[in-house]
Amino acid sequence: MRSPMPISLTDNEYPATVFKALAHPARLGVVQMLAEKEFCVQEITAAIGSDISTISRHLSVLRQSGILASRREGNCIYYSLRTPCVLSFIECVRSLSAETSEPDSDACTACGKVK
Amino acid sequence: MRSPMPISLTDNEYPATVFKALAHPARLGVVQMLAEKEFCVQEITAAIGSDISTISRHLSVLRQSGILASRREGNCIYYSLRTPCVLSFIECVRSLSAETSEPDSDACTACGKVK
DNA sequence: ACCCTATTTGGCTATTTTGTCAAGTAGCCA
DNA sequence: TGGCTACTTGACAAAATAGCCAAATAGGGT
Repeated sequence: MRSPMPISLTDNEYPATVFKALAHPARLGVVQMLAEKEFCVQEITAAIGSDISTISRHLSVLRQSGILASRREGNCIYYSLRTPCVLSFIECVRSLSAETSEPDSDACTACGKVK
Repeated sequence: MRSPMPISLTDNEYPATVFKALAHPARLGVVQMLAEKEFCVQEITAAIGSDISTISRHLSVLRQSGILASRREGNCIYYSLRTPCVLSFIECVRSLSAETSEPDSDACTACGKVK
């Protein structure tokens, strides 16, 4: 039985890293927050509500995957969304939750362009 | 310093699960493969190239997150993409890789609708 | 220089994820 | 029934991730 098509795992290496960065409720919360405007670590920590060192690490994961950018202004470091297009597929994923139970439903309410 | 906006982590619980399911090169390969048509475990195993039990577990993760559906036909179990819309944001993520190095570039070539 | 505030990082433990082998289950056919 | 193929699951070890405290770094103001 031969392989029906060649699948390159190395080509999926970076995309997997991006998905991994988004695969945490707190980190999704950060991205959701930064959709509005840039925020500094303290503000993000206050909104998410955990240890500042934990938030700092989450931000580091998101920055290293290329999702966030950071900018220093005096004492504070402001994080911002580097690639706003991630918002569209986060919305897409969020809209899936309602329809998880039905089999074979392809109605993703957020992205109508793909069947 | 008060929270700028309320962030619900529980609302992000399921989306994070979906992202987690996609956060592995082999599982992305599976989804990529199933974009074309349904395949059984053997065929997927041959294409990805690892232990069949490993593939079975990957498929289980994808099924439990709601991304894949499975169907039995005789001895074989065919897996298929339950929500084809995931393809659009996988394409979106894949297009990010090229532009990771530039700061603040919002040119996601796959999804032109979101700035 | 000193102190203060903001953020990152080292060190640690607990938890989760990954992959493999072996054993188990499920349907088909003789 | 027995044997065969297809797939899943239990059990285990290795690796990665998460979260916390404490220490370190960096910039601003005095």
